Amino acid sequence: MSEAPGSLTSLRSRNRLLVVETVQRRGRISRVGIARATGLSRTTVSSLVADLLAEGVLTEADGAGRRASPGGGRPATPLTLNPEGGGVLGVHLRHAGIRVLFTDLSGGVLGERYSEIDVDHRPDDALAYVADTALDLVAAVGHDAGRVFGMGVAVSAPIRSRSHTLRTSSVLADWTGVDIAARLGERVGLPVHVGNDANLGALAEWTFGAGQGADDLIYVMLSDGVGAGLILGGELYEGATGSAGELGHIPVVDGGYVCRCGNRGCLETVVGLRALTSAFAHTRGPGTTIADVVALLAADDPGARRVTADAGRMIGRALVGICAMLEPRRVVIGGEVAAVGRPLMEGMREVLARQLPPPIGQEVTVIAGRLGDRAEALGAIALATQSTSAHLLTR
Amino acid sequence: MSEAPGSLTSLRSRNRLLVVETVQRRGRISRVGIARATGLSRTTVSSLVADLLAEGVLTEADGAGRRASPGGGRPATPLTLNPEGGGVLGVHLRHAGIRVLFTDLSGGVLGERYSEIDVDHRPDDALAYVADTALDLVAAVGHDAGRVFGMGVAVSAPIRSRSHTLRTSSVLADWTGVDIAARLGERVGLPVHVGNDANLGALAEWTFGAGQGADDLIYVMLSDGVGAGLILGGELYEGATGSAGELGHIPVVDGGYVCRCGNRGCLETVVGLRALTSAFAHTRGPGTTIADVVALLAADDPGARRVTADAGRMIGRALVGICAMLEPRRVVIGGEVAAVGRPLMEGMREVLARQLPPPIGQEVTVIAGRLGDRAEALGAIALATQSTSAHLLTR
DNA sequence: ATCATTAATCCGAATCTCGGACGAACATGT
DNA sequence: ACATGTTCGTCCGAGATTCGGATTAATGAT
Repeated sequence: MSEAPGSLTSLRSRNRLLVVETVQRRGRISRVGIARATGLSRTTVSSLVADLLAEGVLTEADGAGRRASPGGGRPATPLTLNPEGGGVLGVHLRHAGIRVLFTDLSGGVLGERYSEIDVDHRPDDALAYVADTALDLVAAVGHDAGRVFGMGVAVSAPIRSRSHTLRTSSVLADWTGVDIAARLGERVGLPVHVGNDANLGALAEWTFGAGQGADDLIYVMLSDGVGAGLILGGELYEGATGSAGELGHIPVVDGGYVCRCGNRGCLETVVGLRALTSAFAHTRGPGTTIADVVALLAADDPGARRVTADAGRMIGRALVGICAMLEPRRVVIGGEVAAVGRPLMEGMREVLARQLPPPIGQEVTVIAGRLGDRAEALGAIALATQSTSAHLLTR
Repeated sequence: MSEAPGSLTSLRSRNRLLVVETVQRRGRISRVGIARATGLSRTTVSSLVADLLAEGVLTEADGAGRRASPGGGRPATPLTLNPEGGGVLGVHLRHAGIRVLFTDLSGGVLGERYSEIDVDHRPDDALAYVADTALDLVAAVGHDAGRVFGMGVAVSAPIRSRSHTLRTSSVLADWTGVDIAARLGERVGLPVHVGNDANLGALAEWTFGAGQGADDLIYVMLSDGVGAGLILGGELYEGATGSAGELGHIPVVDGGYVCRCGNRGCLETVVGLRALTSAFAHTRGPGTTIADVVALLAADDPGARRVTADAGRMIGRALVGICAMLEPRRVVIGGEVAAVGRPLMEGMREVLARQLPPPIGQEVTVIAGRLGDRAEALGAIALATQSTSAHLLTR
């Protein structure tokens, strides 16, 4: 399966992957365009593209909006990823429920399922559900089961990308030590790749969403907890053991509330889902949900505005140091809480603009994610696509 | 000079570099050993080694302590980097002075010069001094000028590694826009590579010093200002424009002193060289130097101990967020102020242990750098060696 | 002295990329 | 309508590189 690291064939593999990624990113690009973008020769690109066409990974799109060059010349043949070329499965396992997504190679959604299954306990049940649903979904959309390239799984827990085994985690306690990739791989008969959900959210927004083109970005996932994913230098950065991105446990309030991590005043204690909604306990009752807050914001309620802006400022405080050190191009906000968007981001921008050293402060853009609830599952798909491109596609 | 990215020759280059790095790391390793370590075939390794021997980069060491296999067999020929194979020049440009270092390929120091020239103004003079001193130094140690592979330069300013041109900087104001690499390259007739000094300090400690083996580390440079360099995922991370690592301008004191960056309460305002020594203005007079503080510490002076421990705590505060996000293996302390070592690091450890979320808190080690004053210049040498391995050595 | 064992080299085969030549497809100007 | 210029894509041969197996070298054990 794996190739000799320095071999001739490995070179071709890398070049193949280069071509596929280029098409993925640019969409509708000609052979010559690929050659220019990659630095490979036309000949080589042609040869690689020929293979990829034969295997059904790419297609020649019809020459609808072709021409551009003023002086004429033979029109380019636009290439795209073949929508029917193959599908990829993406799964997001959260404590609140399970999302299973089925897309083509370019991230176009072919089918989706969501279920509010209790994931926390009973890993076996959850995995069984995922496997069944995935296979069912593929069949339901009438896709050839033989042309599914792989599956990616996003999990709300630190994960070692080597072993695919979950680390001890307070989020999904009963999952400690479970080898998700192996167990699922067995059931669905596909290569399975597992990653942390915040990291994969970052990967998704970078590949398909609001982070396109920004080679250094921070994805902030606001949900029950607060997580973050990092794209650094055009690569997903997971840290040595997969625990990178613990944004939620940065202390921001001296002597604040006790957090589930054992420390005090963590960001999570002041901007988590619960912290946000509980601010309305006095006025709107204890049952306030995030949807209620969104509604209040839409009605321009000053209290709601204040609370979310304050949350934004807190996030900003936690991010200042990181932005100073990493100098990211963009900060992308995702997760359910992202729905309270505008005032939250304004609070963040305010703090970042004021507290970052001048050159950096002007370079960081704070924007909302574009993929919504699906971000993490789409990231799992991006992961599977990448890994699969490197393996299966390769021969 | 530069090679096509996906070409056959580029593959060989990569393999060459692989071999050189393997020898650099393992020292005294046979061809077969390299093959096993790299995954390349014996044949390929032999061929690459033959080239490298011919070029004088490697040497066959004498077979002193050879044999190991019990059943006999032809003894392996140990290979090492050729100490006389070539030299590399490293320069550190700080406002306080200029250091020029000359080493062999494995970082062994062959010669050194230091001068307290005023670098801030008159870039021309400084560059002339560097060029003259460098050439002089090579001659003084009797090294063949033809076998100097390159020069690296560490500068106390943000720098775009592409353009080699300095960005606007409050540190070396008159240097804005100066193309150091081109100007020096012209004078010394060598390929010159330029980088930020904190970044290169990180590279140095990672390659030669206290950070060996830690693929994710943060190097903290304590000097007039406070800078940091990052090694992430086994690579130097410089950020998009070279401004990454602005540790000194992370706000740590609400409403603190005004910093030269324009904000208030930056880390630099409380742990910079001046901030540290000025704490002794009342007791020891305004002329207190860092050396005095070191002496006080050696004498176990409680005030000095307190001041440096407090500084350590402040640094810890600035680092908590970053460690939570990046999960580094090690934090290495360098720069002149590192001499006040122990209490400072204890202050840092205290804060980090207490404020980091549990799994990460236990994984981060805080240690002193091992390269002292030379770290940044040695990093420049590592940079030049790397870049040179990829270019010059390559053909 | 001979055998077994490991190291390094030699040789032919296979793979891969590249540059130049060539044909294809289109726009423009006469 | 036709020639011309331009860009796109393919074909072909040359050159570079890696690999596996056979061969030679060097040593310990029997």
